[in-house]
Amino acid sequence: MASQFKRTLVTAALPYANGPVHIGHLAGCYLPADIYVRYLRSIGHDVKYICGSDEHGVPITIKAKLEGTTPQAVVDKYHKIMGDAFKEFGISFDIYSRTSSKIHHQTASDFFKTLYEKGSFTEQVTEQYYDESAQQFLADRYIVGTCPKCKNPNAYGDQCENCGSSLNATDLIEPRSTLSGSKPVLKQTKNWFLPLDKLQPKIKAYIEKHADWKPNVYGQCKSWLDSGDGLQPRAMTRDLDWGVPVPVKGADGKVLYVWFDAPIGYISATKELLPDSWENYWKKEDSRLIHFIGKDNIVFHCIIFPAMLMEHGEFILADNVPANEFLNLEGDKISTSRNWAVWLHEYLLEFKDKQDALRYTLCANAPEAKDNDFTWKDFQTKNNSELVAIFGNFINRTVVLTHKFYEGKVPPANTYAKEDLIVLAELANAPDKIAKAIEQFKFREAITEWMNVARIGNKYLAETEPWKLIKTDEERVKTIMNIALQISCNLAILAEPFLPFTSKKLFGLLNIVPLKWPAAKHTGNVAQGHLIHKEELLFDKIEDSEIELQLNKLQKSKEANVSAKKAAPVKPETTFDDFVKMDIRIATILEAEVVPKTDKLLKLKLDTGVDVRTVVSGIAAYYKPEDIIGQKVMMLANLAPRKIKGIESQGMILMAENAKGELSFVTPTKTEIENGSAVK
RNA sequence: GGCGGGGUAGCUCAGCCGGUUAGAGCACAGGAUUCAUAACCCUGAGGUCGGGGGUUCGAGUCCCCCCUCCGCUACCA
Repeated sequence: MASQFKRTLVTAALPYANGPVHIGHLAGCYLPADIYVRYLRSIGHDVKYICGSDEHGVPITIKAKLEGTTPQAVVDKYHKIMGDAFKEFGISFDIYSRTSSKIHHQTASDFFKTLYEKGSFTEQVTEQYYDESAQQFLADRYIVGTCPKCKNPNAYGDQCENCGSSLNATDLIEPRSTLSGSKPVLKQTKNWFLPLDKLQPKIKAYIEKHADWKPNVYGQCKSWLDSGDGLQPRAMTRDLDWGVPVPVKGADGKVLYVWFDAPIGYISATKELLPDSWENYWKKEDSRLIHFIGKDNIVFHCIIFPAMLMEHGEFILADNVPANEFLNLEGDKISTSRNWAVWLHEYLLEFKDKQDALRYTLCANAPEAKDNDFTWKDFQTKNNSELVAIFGNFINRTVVLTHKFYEGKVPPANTYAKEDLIVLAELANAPDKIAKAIEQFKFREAITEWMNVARIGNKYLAETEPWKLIKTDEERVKTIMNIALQISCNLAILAEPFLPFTSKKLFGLLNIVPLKWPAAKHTGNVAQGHLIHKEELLFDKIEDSEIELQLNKLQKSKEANVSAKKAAPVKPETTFDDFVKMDIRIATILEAEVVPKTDKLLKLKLDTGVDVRTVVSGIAAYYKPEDIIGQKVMMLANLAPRKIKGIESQGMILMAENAKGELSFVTPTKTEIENGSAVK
């Protein structure tokens, strides 16, 4: 452990309280952080593990509206589900707090006030949609309208869920407020911005001091800093009524931006945990701050939060931000809305007392350097071929033999043979090897090294064959079994950060009060004559039927998604007069080329029957230029021209689009329909 | 298109400040064994290290170009 630090504060990303926790969350940050923290505790280092629910922000208010309840009720529900599941899974937070708490509101409010008084913010007036009947500004998610791209009439102000485009609220055609259904108006509003552009040099210096961070993290930060315009000012307040009120005069109806408020949650939770000594962890140079997060949070933890802390001035900055990539599930992205996930609270019910099987799999297959895939088959294999067959089996044979030969009493070690000394040396060496990997955040490597200790044990038994030797050399067997028991004990010690439930169970089996990490450097932790308990299996095999059950469950959510993908609802009624305003006609593509520096755009030359004109169309993903020369298409000919990537597009090709967003030309089926023929 | 991270045995990954015959686990094949949840132990097979150039006495490891996967970002009238 880096000796210049007297204490360590570990945070894990605050999970958002609008849904339960799934395996992706666990593998991303909660489990690695938990292993790290348990290890630090075991070596006697002063460490606190901080987390809590992130309970503000627009999606929660939307969810409340959908469910006909209050935001507070929503967060209460999920705060409990998440907190309980974490606890049962052995995630050993020192505190699991929440951002709707009083202490957090106070802390976040004070923090903002400090920056405000220091003049850290710039004020900017922008135009936002405002609902006059509800008398409030509308967050993007509170505005729906027709998507300008796919014409889905129910697109949100930030994104169209039909075609996946990201939008600005002002892009929507016929916007309406979800609060009242009325048409919102644009109105000026003032918000406070953190001028990241001005802070860029300081942030850059901070990041560059940490070139030793994981490549994905450091690279991502550099990417933000070095990209074209560099960092941009970012609004730290929002027009919303759910969150921490902005503590400034004239800021009625405004709250702190959820990403301003959430990381301060780490501070408030520490305060709540340690009312008298929290500042030791946040304000002393000999304290170390580490944020465990998923890759989607890198910018907030490496750039925005440090910038906030720098501006404040009293706090230390993160010494490391070990972010993991994403975990996929059976080849597909984990998705809450598509119910493509393994939910922790469900796992805990369906695999009772098998927390460590999942902990083992998620750690051994953690997405440390790249996205990884979780498959149930792999889970089964890791459980059956590694936990059961290697580790569990070693413990079991040792315990069985001890009872068989000595009625459960630990025999004395006599004279060590050469092979014994080799094994003992390897055993004594293991803690440092594992520790080194953990300290470098290489948890996969760490757990592999741990499993290797069990392999050493199995090999040792296979080579010394005590079950044979007992007939010819009883004294020698005593030494061998003593060593096997020492290995078992040290395995229990070293297992604790990874498999806390198993560690506890194994200590119980050995009838030993749990020991701490430094003891594992010694090879005489089990005393001669000590009585151990009767054998008891540490792990059960996981049967094919259990795996099939899970796969079926996933299959069902896949089917549910397909059937849910019905066609978009019919748009509001229109008139024939409006329809005939559209000049839709048949045209033929004469030329086609990819627009340089774009992925989706083709520049087309069309024969419309009356003229030849240029149209830019976003179809490059579906058609190659050389394949569509001569293609007859439908086009909207009297659409106002518009410049796209510097090219004037004089019309629009009409495309059919399916639920996946795939496009197809709509073509007349009879060849005698010539260019210029009207579509009506 | 820009930026970042990947592309190494059937699968999951390590190695990447260049240096002997490219590693591990799982899966597979053969053998040995019976203390053990048909588990353990040994042996083996399996890779032109995404492709192509270059630098070097020597490159998976450095440089250039290209292909491909993931993320952010631009573009879909």
